[in-house]
Amino acid sequence: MAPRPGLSRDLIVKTAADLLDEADGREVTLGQIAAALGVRTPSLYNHIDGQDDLLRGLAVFAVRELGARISRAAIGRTGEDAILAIGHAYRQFAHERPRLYQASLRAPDPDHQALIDASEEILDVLRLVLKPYQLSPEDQIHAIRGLRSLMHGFVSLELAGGFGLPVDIDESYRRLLTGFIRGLQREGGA
Amino acid sequence: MAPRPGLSRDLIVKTAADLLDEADGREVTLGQIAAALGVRTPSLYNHIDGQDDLLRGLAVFAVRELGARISRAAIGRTGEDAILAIGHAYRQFAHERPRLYQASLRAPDPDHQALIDASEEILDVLRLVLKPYQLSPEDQIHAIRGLRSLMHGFVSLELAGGFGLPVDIDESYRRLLTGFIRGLQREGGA
DNA sequence: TTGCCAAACTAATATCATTAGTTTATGATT
DNA sequence: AATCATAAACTAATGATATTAGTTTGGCAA
Repeated sequence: MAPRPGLSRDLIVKTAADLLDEADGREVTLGQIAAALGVRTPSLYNHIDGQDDLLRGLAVFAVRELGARISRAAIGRTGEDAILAIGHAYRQFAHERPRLYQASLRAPDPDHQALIDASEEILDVLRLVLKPYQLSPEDQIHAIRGLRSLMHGFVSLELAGGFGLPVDIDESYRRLLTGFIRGLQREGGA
Repeated sequence: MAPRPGLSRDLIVKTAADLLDEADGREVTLGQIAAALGVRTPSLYNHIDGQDDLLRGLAVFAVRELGARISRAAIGRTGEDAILAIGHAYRQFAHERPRLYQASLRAPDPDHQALIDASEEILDVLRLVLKPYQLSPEDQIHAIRGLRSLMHGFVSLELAGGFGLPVDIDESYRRLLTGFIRGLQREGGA
């Protein structure tokens, strides 16, 4: 039922993701992906529906990887400890695979179900670590938005070269996170 | 000394910026810019040095516009009031011109002097509104990085469609900012 | 063994950015 | 006022890329 099982959507996306952070150019081309797979460019179209579809796939791939990492980081930790660990894992992922990290937000269609599903794992983890602060359902949503904004904004500016001055960047990030956490403690009960 | 004064680097950049947020495609092409200026594509090369140079120009243009807006917003205000006004202006700019806002961080060369100069105006404003909190020079840098991260992270996720739930987004942003400000008050003296 | 069908291929097209080389308008010079 | 030099705009050509059309082929099912 599956002749010539060389290619598949997942393999193409994974190959593209691998190329993403080694390629020198601004974009990974379908030609590069095909070459890495030992195949001609049009063959990719049997499995993906053009560039936009590839971008969607990459976004899902990236969000899954990010989710896996922060889940792992949170294991066995609670409260401030857990949030800092997640923040660290988040930033580390962005450092290790900057282009893949950026791809996580470059999906042409953010409402695509697969992407929403993948994001759900991240949200689950965040909800879990916020539990001790006993926020109301609405406060929890505000807090999650805030935490994601912090992490994304910081690493995003950092990757864009936005922090020029010779002052410890790790320390800036640590302060940003701890400041946010203290704000939670004030707000909730913990 | 300047024959046929039709085109100029500034005009090209401005035209590109205008096209940015009306174009439907993913990118603004040199052909679209040339057409909008009533000129053939290669003519642009007399004034800009290819796409990368255009991106640099767009980044500078965007940062200047952003800087002008937040400066204006801060006039006549101090402390929490000023910071909230800046945050509002920042987010409003991103809403009004989302692609131009994104271009402010897409420069191929973040160390380019013109871009650094343009960013300096933003930093000046932020330094000014943080003055009442009497932070040490180093604390001030951490605070500026934090504030920029907050604002950029939030609007960036918002633009990417990252906030799905039907909970008031304005409120999330307001809380994020006020939480940060309260952290400053704890840290500094004010 | 045969036939079907998806998967991979070749060939062709359209859109871009970019470079080379030509023409021309305009300010400067005689 | 006439001419010249030069930068600005042009046409033409090239190379890279995504995408589509149409052909070939390999592997599973009957």
